[in-house]
Amino acid sequence: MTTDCLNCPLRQRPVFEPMKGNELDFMRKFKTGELEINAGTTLMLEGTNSPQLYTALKGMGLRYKTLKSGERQVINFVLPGDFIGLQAGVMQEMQHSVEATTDMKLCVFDRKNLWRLFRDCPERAYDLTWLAAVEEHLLGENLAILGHMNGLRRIASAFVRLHDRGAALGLAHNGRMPLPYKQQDLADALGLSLVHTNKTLRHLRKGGAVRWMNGQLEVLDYDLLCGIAGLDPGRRAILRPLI
Amino acid sequence: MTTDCLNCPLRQRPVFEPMKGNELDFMRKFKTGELEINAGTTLMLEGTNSPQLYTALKGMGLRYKTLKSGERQVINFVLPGDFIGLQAGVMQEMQHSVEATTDMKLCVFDRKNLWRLFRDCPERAYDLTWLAAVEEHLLGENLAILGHMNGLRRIASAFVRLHDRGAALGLAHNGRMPLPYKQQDLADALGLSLVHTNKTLRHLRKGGAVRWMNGQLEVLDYDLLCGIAGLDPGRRAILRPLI
DNA sequence: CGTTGAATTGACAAGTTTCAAGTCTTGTGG
DNA sequence: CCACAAGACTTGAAACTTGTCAATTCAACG
Repeated sequence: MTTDCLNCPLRQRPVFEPMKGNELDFMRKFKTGELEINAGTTLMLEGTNSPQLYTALKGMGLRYKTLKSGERQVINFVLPGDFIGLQAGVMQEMQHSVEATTDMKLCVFDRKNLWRLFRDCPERAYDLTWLAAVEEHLLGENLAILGHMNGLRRIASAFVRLHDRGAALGLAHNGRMPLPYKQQDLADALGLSLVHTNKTLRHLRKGGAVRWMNGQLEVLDYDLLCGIAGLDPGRRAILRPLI
Repeated sequence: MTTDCLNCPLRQRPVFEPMKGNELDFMRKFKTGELEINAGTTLMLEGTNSPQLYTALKGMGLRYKTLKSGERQVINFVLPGDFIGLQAGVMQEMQHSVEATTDMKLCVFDRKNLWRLFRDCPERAYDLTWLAAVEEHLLGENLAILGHMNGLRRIASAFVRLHDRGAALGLAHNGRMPLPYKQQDLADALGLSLVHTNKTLRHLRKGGAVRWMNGQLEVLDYDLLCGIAGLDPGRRAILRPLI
């Protein structure tokens, strides 16, 4: 038995824009089921299309592009609440792949109903566009990070932002949250070599700002970490819709 | 007298998805006028909202973020056909600024009519989301470029992609097109220092692949340039809608 | 145990930034 | 018409950051 959208535990989180009555009704029809996948599963493959769209409910994953050289650029980390497959939905095909890092549970939608969403539920269509705009904003921030920060600041920024996302989802407690990625994943996200990432992690650990071991992130000194990252510790998360 | 959407010269370009009859009708009502601005004008400012949305018709501009340190990350180059202000439209405020590099002519829409677009013209709403997805794709590519390429390849990639965009818009002839930016703009887009950008440009010039002087880009050897950039010379532009 | 994948470390090479200075172009006012 | 100022572009040298190569350690697993 799948969870009814009515009781969706994610929706209650204050990061997500509340749904109006008819939106919720629509989503209950739009949702076609749930999917559980194992760690390591490729959910979407760059260059292909997918008959399904998803919202992550549990677990974590990665969006990435594979370059001609065989290298990998991690575009973003996938956490609960993230919508997956918008590109496949509106464009011809995915421009990046999505892979499950841990076991995941996903909410499943049919791509062929996407047009009905635009036609019958403009509120949800608006939210979908909003979500795309938020995504664009986040990528813009990533770009600025890669373009203007050295390794230390990049990693500090990544940790602050992951921690904030985790906190907004209720995954973080006292600065600790699960972060089940490999150093290579982080390196590929930040455009750093594995070796340099490793050495910088040690540096941060010795500095007492943050530790990341055995898939656990521990933010020991949030203000210090924000200081290294050049981020304002008081800034607010952007409100976004949940699809 | 402003141009009627019926005769919009941009719309004819094959890069843009053709509009269906009712879409065109809707756009004629949605458009509230045209705006001409001088080079140097800031069209949208990060952190503010704008009552208007635009589509660039003529001229070129820049989207950029200003970092706390005062540095600038150029997110993208604005060319004719680009939609400006989606973030302001759906989110609370712009997350980046937009500035005119040359004199520009823009098609103007009222932000307050955006909701009507979603309600009354789902086709256009769909296209707007599509556009956001394309934007996300482009940013993802930029990210991969910053993350994995050295200065030479970054600049080569930027030139190939600008050239292709220009060619699709009919701005390029025999590999030549206007590119009225400063070296500093390119450096800020690619996350390179001005000095290194300059030296790398000389390197490319000497190699005979491409020249960029006096606001003119001359692609002398497209295949060579693609080779440096690590791009496939035969790849196709992504079809996208025009708003 | 041996194997595998991940994390760690040191040494060196390469790429990039920073600093500092000089040139070229353009527009302006005397 | 010339002198000057401002902005963009160019260049060289030194310092620094980061990548690459090569080994080693560590933990999990059959």
